[in-house]
Amino acid sequence: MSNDDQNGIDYSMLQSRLGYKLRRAQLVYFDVFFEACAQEGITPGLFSILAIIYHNPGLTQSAVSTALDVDRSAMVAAIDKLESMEVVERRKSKNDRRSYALYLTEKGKEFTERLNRKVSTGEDRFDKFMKEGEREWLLDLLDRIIENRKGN
Amino acid sequence: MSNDDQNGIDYSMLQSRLGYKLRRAQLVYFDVFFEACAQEGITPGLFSILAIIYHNPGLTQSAVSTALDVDRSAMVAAIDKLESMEVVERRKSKNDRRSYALYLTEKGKEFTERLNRKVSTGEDRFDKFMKEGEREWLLDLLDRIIENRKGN
DNA sequence: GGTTAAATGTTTGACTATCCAACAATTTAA
DNA sequence: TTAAATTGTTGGATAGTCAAACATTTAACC
Repeated sequence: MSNDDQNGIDYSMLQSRLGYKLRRAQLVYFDVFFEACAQEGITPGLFSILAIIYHNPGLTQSAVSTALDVDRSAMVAAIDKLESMEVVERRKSKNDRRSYALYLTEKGKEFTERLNRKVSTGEDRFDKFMKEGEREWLLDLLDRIIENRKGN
Repeated sequence: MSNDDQNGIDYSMLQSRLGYKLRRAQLVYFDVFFEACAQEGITPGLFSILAIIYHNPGLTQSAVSTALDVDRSAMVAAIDKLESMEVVERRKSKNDRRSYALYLTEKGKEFTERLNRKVSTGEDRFDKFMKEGEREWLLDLLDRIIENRKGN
């Protein structure tokens, strides 16, 4: 068996590195996303925010940031942009005057659904390289990795 | 079945998004790498460069950049740093006076091998969440995804 | 009830990664 | 021999991430 690619480069040391392979594969799916949503003016990060708010209306910015595991300071510009696109709106929370409750506008709901369909069909392109049930298996394995990141 | 995590957040729309899961899983392995190599003053990107040169001594900067699918302008600072760490050296190419041939120093070889062992054992931590043969299966599936990024 | 501690959104700055366009020197192709 | 392509490099633009600080507001506590 060979560790060379078509250019004759030996990848031995990276061949079994899951970190490297995951990164490369993630970049492939990033391209898929970009190809599907570039004209919508959206990024993967913004899509994940929309996806969270879609199923969890009324969440605060901090709640969304912890749900997606990003710093809450990064939410400011993101929500600003989504608000300028008129797909998300900040509503003043009644019981906590520090925070906002985030909601999708009607336009935002349709936008998110359309985006989800486009990304979904974009990802489907890779199903042909997977055997029966492999996609579900991959999702499950990735979940196991993600959930066990902290403890030993 | 529930799409909620422990915080009661509904992840429905991201639950089956391979792009999202791959990103999260990749971040987990990035942490593994960082935990294993932070004190060595190295990043995942620099490690991948060392890994390529280790098995392919004499490559030019451009060859390494195409092997790793990064812009060749990004190699300059990277090789500068690796040279300052005295693990890589640029040698003037005889047949092409434009380019350098890259080699690991003796220190660089030991450094790369030690790094590889540390990353490898770091990744082993996640084997306990995998069934027999799942790791090899995952690597194979990721390869299929990566190799088929371009064509349809 | 009054003081202390914590949370929220925000701004700012630093840092990194990535990409693209240019450029001089050099090699290759026509 | 002239034109086109390649190599390393620089600089600028962009985006993502992170930490520290701040005012406002809420929660905890004795």
